[in-house]
Amino acid sequence: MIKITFPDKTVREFESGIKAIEIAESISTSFAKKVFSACINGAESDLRTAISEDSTIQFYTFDDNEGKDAFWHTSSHVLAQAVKRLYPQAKLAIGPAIDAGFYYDFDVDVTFTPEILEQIEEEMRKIIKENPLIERYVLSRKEAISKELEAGETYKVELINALDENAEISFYEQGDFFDMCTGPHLMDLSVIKAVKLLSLAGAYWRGDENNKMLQRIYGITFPKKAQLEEYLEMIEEAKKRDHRKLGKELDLYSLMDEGPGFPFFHPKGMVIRNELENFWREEHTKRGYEEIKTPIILDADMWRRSGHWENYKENMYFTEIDEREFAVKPMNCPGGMLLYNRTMHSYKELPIRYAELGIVHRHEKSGALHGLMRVRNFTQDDAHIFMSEDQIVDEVSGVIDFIDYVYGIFGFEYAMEVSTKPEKSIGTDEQWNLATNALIQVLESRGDQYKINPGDGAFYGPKIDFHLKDSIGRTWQCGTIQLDFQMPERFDLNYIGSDGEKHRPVVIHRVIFGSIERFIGILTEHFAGAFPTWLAPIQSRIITVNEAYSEYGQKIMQQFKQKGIRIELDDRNEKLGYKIREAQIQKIPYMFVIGENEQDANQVNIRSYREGNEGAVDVNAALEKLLRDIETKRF
RNA sequence: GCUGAAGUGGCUCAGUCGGUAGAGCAAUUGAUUCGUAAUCAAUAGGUCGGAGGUUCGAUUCCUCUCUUCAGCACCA
Repeated sequence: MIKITFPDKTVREFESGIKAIEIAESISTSFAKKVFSACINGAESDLRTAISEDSTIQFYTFDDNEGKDAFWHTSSHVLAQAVKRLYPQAKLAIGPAIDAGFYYDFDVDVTFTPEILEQIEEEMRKIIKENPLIERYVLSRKEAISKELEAGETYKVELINALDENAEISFYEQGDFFDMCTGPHLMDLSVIKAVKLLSLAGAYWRGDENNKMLQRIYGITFPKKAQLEEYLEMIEEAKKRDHRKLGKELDLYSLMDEGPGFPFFHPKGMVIRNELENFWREEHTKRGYEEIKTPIILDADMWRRSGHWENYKENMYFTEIDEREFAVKPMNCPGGMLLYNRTMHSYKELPIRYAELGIVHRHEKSGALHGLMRVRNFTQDDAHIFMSEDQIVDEVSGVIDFIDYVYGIFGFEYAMEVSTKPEKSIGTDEQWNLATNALIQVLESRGDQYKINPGDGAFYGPKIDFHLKDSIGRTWQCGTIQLDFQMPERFDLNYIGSDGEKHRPVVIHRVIFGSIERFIGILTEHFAGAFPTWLAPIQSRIITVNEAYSEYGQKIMQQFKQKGIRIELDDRNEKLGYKIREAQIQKIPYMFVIGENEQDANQVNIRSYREGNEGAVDVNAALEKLLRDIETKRF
């Protein structure tokens, strides 16, 4: 028997094996029937998904995470079933639901092509149409292994072997296909109304690069066709926002074959960069930071002392001259340490906050490179705070406030994660606990939301990471606050306490933008290339109606330039519409159209990128409007 | 690094089942003087990513290599 709890709390029992559609037909309560039918048919109701778990059926909506998870996980079974029908020799690995959709990994002797993908998709639709009865049963570990062995599913056997001795494994069977799955699971495939296989990729078995690479198929399904269309449109929109595309179109930055992972900044990209750096400097000065600059190349022995050589030598660039080995810095910290150590410090000087826009080089693996988001040469907006232990809480909290302020300027949402001790690390457990607890304590006392990310800390200490979301929902780690007891030890840093004795300072390593390059990439996507006025490479363009007003345009341009506005004059012999179109494509925040009317009244006609034609105003009023925009960093 | 795909004028792309390539936009020049997202015309621009091989002949076929893209793995 299966027990069904309806959304109106009524409970009824049915013979196991009954089809969802038959249940719907046998329900007497009109409300329950209505809701249940809606689930089955994927109709108006929010409750589109009926899922069987154990012998109880529970209702989820596609909008809650569990419902979505079940929906996509079941879809992955349909994908696997389709592949097994077309390629019976294919071995199944794993097929989970992910943030958007699902995937399944296969080990097959044929290489999947886009054409094959279409055939598989077609087969999936066929299976959904057949709507086989979905049954759930539980096997012991031993039974499960023999079942999978019999089916030749060696990957599944490996998975089961890794489970607990007494584990009970639930299986879901749909027609000629079965697969293990903890559930919940759809009990009726007919709710799947839209199917799309999205891409093909290679993926290592169990995520280990020493293992065989399997073929992964990504897909997505929805209870409504319109949702699929919406989703595909969203992907299209995200593509339009891609910083690599916009970087090229807006002439901001580029990558060349001559320098893989070494970005070139064009004059316009450089404007954005400089504005960000100016802002950065101002804000650091306000908060008691002092700016430093340390060398890009330092003696290789120093990198052995810092521990970087041992942990990251395969990702570092080296050079030798006069029979002396040097390393190109992959981080700024040792330079900061050396600078701290040039002189004796008193507890009265602490905290000392050294900020550095440091250029670092890391030999990222070729496949990791991604536009400006992952490069081999980038600038960290670094800072090292040297302090006594009793200053940890205040300083960490101050940095969190700082980061929150900066992200707020751009309107970014972010999430915080505390990363704990990794496998490769230096220092004692005691020090790690002390440092990790200090970070958690700060977050707790502030009442901030955070997640623990076990084993993801730096080799010298735990950290709080700040993750920003980009336009297609990918998150990028930008800010980080790392608490370090190790470098002070390795570099023998000291300060003299009030007791006249030497003490070991604690160091905070932190970045806000993370990498300036990456941050610009994220900003480009976030604003879809339409930067707020203070960042816009060209802030305004004067457009003449015809050549008769060039002189007037020149006059206004000079006036704006005097105030530091980045302004251009387009007095080309072209139609107004043509010139506006060009300015619009270049996403210039303000256009000032001038013709006879404006010249006579000493006005400009403002057209903004976002709002369109805003009408004529006095030249001075337009100038003030722009200055106000820049001042407030409004967008 | 791994699996798969792709590299053709500044950009977006077409094309050649092997006979050294085209379009649109951009650029340049000329005409047009036209008030809120494309005026018309002409001109110029490419040894088809690079190296090697097969061939009478390679941008096209083969091998290697570089770069990019989608993932995976990695990310101090």
